[in-house]
Amino acid sequence: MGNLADRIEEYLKRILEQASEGYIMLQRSELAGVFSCVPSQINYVLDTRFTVERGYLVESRRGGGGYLRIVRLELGLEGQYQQVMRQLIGEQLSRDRLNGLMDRLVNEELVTLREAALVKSILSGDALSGEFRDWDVLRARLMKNILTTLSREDL
Amino acid sequence: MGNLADRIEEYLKRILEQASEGYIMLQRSELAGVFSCVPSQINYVLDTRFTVERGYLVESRRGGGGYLRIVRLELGLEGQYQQVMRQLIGEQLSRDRLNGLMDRLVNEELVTLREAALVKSILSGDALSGEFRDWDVLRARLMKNILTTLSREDL
DNA sequence: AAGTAGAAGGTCAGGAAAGGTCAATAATGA
DNA sequence: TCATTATTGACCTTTCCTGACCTTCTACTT
Repeated sequence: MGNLADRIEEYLKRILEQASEGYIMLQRSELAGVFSCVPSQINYVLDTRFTVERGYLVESRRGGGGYLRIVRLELGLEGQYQQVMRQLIGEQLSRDRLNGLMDRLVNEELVTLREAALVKSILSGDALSGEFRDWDVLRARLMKNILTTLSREDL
Repeated sequence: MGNLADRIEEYLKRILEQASEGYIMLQRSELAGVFSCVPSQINYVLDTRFTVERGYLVESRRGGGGYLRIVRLELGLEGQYQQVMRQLIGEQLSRDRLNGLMDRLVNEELVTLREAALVKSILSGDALSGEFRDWDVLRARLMKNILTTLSREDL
């Protein structure tokens, strides 16, 4: 519990809690400086503690003026719904099931009609048939991605 | 946003916003002077931020009395933007260009932030890299598909 | 008209300033 | 013990910034 990774995790979660906009931005080397550790230790913490499964999204930019940006995902009621959805999807997702899921999300008013149409047009479009190895698997992976995006607190 | 390039970008966009003609004219060396940097830094900003995908056109003239002219490209409001977009997309569409295009659509208020995030998460997602033969070609096709969906009157 | 000096902007390579990755080692705990 | 988790450091990629050198244009001189 007293270990570095846990302390950094706690620190980040505390300031993330207070962030009204649902995200925080900071610099890796600076944070490493605060905890007197190597910068890659920050990556370790992000990789192990701030995963999508745990309700976080991490974006970054390199180069001069680079940054880390940690986004909170909704963990409330809707968030739990997302979790259920993820399990529903499983490893494969057929076209029909995708359409069903999107319709359901529209009914639940979690996505708009337009958003649903967008997703359907991409994931059920036949502009791609035959291009892939394993379209159902891919569709499932993309759908999880979509759900994650929809639950971002910064949008 | 502490870096120079971002500040110059912001500055240019701000005065472009206020320009009644839809374009601004200025001198490279002068602008460099304002930001106390070398003139080529201006080119860097123009090359990376004021691209056609993002809705800008840069013209210039050398020699005595030379200038830079940045033009804001308008997307015809009444669904005419479809043609322009299709042209811009072409046969292949890189991740960066996609992001530029989506940002522009958001700016023009043709799509919402959430919709843009959705599209980006699907089409730039790295969950897929390496799965396909020719991801850039596919991305272009999908993007055109999306445009069609967006122009549907029933949404 | 031709030539030329000076005043723009353009290009490109290299260095600096971020963050990313990976493998080796250390610490922890069942 | 020994398997998992944590920590470090060496090396990589991306983005930004600068400076040296190049090209184009105008104006002036002869």
